[in-house]
Amino acid sequence: MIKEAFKLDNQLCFRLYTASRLVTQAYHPLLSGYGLTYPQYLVLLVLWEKDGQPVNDIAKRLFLETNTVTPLLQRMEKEGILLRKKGEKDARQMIVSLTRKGKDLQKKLADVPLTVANAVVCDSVTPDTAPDLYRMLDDIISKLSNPQ
Amino acid sequence: MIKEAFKLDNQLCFRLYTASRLVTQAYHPLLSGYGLTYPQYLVLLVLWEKDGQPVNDIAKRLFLETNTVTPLLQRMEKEGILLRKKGEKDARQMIVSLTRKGKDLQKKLADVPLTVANAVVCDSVTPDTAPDLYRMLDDIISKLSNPQ
DNA sequence: TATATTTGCATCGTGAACGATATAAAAAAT
DNA sequence: ATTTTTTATATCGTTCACGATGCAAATATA
Repeated sequence: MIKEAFKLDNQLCFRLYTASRLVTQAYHPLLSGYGLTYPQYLVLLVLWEKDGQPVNDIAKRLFLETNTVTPLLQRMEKEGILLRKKGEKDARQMIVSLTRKGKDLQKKLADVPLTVANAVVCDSVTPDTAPDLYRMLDDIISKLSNPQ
Repeated sequence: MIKEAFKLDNQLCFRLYTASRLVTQAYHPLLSGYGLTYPQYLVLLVLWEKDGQPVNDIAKRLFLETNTVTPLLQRMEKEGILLRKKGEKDARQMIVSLTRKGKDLQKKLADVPLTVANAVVCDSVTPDTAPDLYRMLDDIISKLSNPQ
């Protein structure tokens, strides 16, 4: 007999992993028309909030390492969505800023958040209960992202 | 001013994506000593529940496509964790079964579930509240994985 | 000021994910 | 019994994630 703890149905991480992949897939048809992937969309969200950030700030905001973000930004630069240029007061930094094209994408993607929200709404996840879910996920993220 | 819906802090998917990555990272030190990745660990969970399954059943159980699972299984076969052999009554199927090594890993990984659970427990996620979180994630998974 | 350490970013290698496509076997339709 | 369609798996190409490592600029220390 298999131990209870080993049952897939008892695993939180598996649920997070699966839900994350499936919700990301829900973004796909909304983004692919603009040549965007979901991680690239996240970069846009960060830059729409505050344009002209160094790579490190973007990475930290997304809880990613720079070795993940750098190639992502390079691909987006090649697509003409953003620009990367050396920092003036600190030559180690690469300051990332949106091009016209990158800024214009915000209007074009205006209904993405609501569309995905509607696709996800279900019995136990509604505008009322979502904050509870957010709080739990934020707590997990906070606990695991802060050293010790 | 940025629209509220575009704020990263309002996005469910970003939380799922981040929480999933961070919890998966929590597995890493527990698995890497045995040469396992988290997705490979998931395959083991599936096969420990029921040995000798075709690729398709494993994929469905994990909500993955066979083009993700096949290379995963091939790598695990190369590591001597499992065997793949053509189905006898249906020659299209590949039946995946654990080797001695794959079966023995279950004992060696016996304390992984509890270790990770302890790493994740926080104010809003406890043995008491976890079922609420499970229900919400299961609902999202159910809604997004069922056609329509 | 010379040296050591830290920081910011990049490169490299490996293993997922996943869309698109291919191939052979089985099942269904004609 | 052919032909068509479906099913099960595999291959290919691209884009993440991420550990390990490298390098140059900035900072701290001697």
